[in-house]
Amino acid sequence: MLRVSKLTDYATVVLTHIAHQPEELHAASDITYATGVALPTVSKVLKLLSKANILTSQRGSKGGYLLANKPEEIDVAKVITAIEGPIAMTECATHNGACEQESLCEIKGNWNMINKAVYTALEAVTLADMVAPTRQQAVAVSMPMKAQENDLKVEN
Amino acid sequence: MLRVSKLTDYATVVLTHIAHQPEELHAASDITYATGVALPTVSKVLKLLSKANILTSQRGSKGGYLLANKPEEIDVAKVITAIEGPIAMTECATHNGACEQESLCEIKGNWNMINKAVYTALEAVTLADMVAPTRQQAVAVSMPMKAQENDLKVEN
DNA sequence: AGCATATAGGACTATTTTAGTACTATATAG
DNA sequence: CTATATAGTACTAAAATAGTCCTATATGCT
Repeated sequence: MLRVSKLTDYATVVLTHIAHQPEELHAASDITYATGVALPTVSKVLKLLSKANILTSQRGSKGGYLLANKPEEIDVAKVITAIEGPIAMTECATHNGACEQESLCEIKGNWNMINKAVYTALEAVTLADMVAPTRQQAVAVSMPMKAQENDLKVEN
Repeated sequence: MLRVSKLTDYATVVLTHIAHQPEELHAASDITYATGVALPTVSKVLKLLSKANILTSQRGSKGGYLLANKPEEIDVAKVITAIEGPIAMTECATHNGACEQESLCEIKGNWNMINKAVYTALEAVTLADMVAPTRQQAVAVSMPMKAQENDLKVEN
């Protein structure tokens, strides 16, 4: 099925929220309120993202999280890697020699190739694309928090 | 980590083997012998592939499996779909209304876009690509993979 | 016709992954 | 000094996956 974990999905939700106000510090509790994702889960995601240097953190009272880079510089491949570890479609692509069929297997190189193609596709999409698909993030930034709910109508 | 299941990996191994002699009928036991993958597993893979019309089957004595189409017409996206079901990176991309955050979620459309990009990448690689130039490719691409092992080992 | 062989289909179980929670430690503002 | 918020780690429950096994059915051969 080639899916991404729910945590990664939450990560994009959280990042999208933060990207709306890149200048402000966002506490985990604020994000919970705004996104509807449970606090412990949001917290976990935030920690992983800051560990991967996608977010920077400010501890203590009045602390919170902030984007470490501009939205245009944060791509989906990076986010997935932060939450799930290195992107690789098969076992053998990550650990060399981990596969006992290796000597009989002639397609390892092909998986690497496929892998690369997928990675390239994921690298091409950045947080900036996700915030404002119509390229208007400069406007979106100054918008009040409430507005984001009406921002983008997702159709079924 | 964005991986494909082992079964899918086996499927490519099996298909690659069959594609070497596209004119001949291949019994599950022959494939087991040639690939080193356990018989019940091979059998399961073959059934899934024939159900998805990637292989055609001949039952009874002297029976076996055969490619339903030319190797150039069988792409990786099709194979993954046959084994794992429809390719979709997130839950919400497959079942509409399955996500209770849907009203708050503004990125569903973006996942669809990412999804499409990945699918296109997977469609571009066919079985014919996997059969032909394997040996030199495996060597060529294994170099950059080595580098990945360093930033790896994030406990998942 | 009857037997041997091979796929079809389904059910089942152990293992692994993932999701989500809880708890303790540490940093900082006021 | 205290309230608040992140950092880190460990744990448990649930879900997905891998692999196996069993029974039914189709086909070729004697």
